[in-house]
Amino acid sequence: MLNVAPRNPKTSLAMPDEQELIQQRIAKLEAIRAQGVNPFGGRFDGTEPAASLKEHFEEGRRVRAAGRMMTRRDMGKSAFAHIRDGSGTIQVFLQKDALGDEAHARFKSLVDLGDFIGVDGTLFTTKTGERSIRAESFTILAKAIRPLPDKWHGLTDHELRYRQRYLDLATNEDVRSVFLARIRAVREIRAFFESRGFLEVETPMMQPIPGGAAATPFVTHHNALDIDLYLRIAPELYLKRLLVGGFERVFEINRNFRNEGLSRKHNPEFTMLEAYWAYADFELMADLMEELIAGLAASLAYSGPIDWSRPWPRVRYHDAIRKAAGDDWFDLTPAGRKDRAAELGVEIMPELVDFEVTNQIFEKLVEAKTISPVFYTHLPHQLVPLAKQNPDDPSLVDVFELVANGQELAPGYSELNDPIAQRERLLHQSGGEPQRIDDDFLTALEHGMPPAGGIGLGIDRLVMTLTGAESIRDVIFFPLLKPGA
RNA sequence: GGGUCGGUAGCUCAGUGGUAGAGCAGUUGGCUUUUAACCAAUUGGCCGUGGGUUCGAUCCCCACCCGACCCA
Repeated sequence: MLNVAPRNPKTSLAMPDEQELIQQRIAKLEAIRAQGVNPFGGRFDGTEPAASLKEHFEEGRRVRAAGRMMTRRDMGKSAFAHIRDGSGTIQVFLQKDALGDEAHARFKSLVDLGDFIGVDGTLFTTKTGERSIRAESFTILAKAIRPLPDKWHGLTDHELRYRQRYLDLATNEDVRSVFLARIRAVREIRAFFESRGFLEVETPMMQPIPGGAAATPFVTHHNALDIDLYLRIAPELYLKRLLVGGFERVFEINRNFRNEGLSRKHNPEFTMLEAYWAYADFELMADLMEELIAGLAASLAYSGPIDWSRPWPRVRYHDAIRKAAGDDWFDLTPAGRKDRAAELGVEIMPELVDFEVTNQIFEKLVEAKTISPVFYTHLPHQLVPLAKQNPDDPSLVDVFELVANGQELAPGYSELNDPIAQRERLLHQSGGEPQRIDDDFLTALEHGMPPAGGIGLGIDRLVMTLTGAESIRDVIFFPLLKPGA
């Protein structure tokens, strides 16, 4: 007996009856071969997508289509089946008279749900009005030796959906459409920046010093150089080196890696857009984000609770805090602010310093309640060490945080280009640990970086927001899971 | 890391301290316009894993594994 690994990764041994289903299909496969037919066909040219066949329907037109057989209704000497391709599904009508006895028998007894087949035939409309193909012949393109999930319910078990995403995609149309939306969004973001003169660049994924954000990195090792390297937590410091080098408009869409826990909103690897624009500032970047994201919401036909219509409000951080926590918030003592936070039901860890207490108010009472997009601007400098200080109030930085759907979507800065101030702020941020400072980056700044606006946009969360997905796992093809038992 | 919930047939789900259930899929037979096709018959289970309690555990208890959600 031929052993095949178990379908269900929860179990370490194939269940006997699962083996039985597989063995039945292998037997059919061998029977097909015995008839001189290849159960794993090759090139099958000239097919037309199912959606196109239905859209450009013409009674009697000769057509060719291919796809996975998802349903079948067998009626003795005739049968109906739906095949699914990348565009959708179309029904095929197979009759004994048209196919011939041998092919009809082969279809009836040796072709299973889940198999890929190709069909040649003519378009016609059934009695119930469905545009279909009347098959003159069919070709077995790939035999599936394992059964598909339930044809009606699809695959619903979250764990199996993520571990065997191909089954999720093959059986759940709405899952597929979320990923198509993601793909389209990324394509439009590229086109948006390219049309405005930005160059798409690639910068190191493996960095000797992980900079540009505050996060725990993944560590790896380069054998030949015998050095540890870190998977990047952000591309920012390298993109700014490109500004120093004279690239005036650059962007990168690529993966970042952060060694954190998993949650509905966190996957250890996630996709980030960063863009830098020389001689611009955070306000021009805000204009850009508004145009980009409102455009995406329109082209993805967003429907949901978020009102994307422009212009989006721009609210100063301090004003938002006062509105949420009282006009006198900034007149209170630090201890008074902790008391006020408690009164407002915001939990404050005892070790938090004053600006962090205020930021808790921001996260819990402002950010979490912002559904339609708002730019919160002029954050305290401690929160953003890589941004330019405000000329009128050096305790603030010229930045925005774009919030929508109750979460941060994108930060934008007027980038700090004073190398001396930058060194001080990085030293302060790292608690004086010199090995964490990227001296090469500071050296680059010392050669002169043009003033610039920069943005970062988390692609996964953007797609979640635009599609209404409730978990980041629903917008990442293969989210990280613990290996199964 | 803590809490709550879940894991039973290939898939979707019921269920009970005393021989384990349905629908779909599969198998056999019937049916040449069906569409969750239909009709008849039928196969298929380490009830997540390991301990305990019990005459007897899928069910009760403990631990563990994996997942979902909430919290940190």
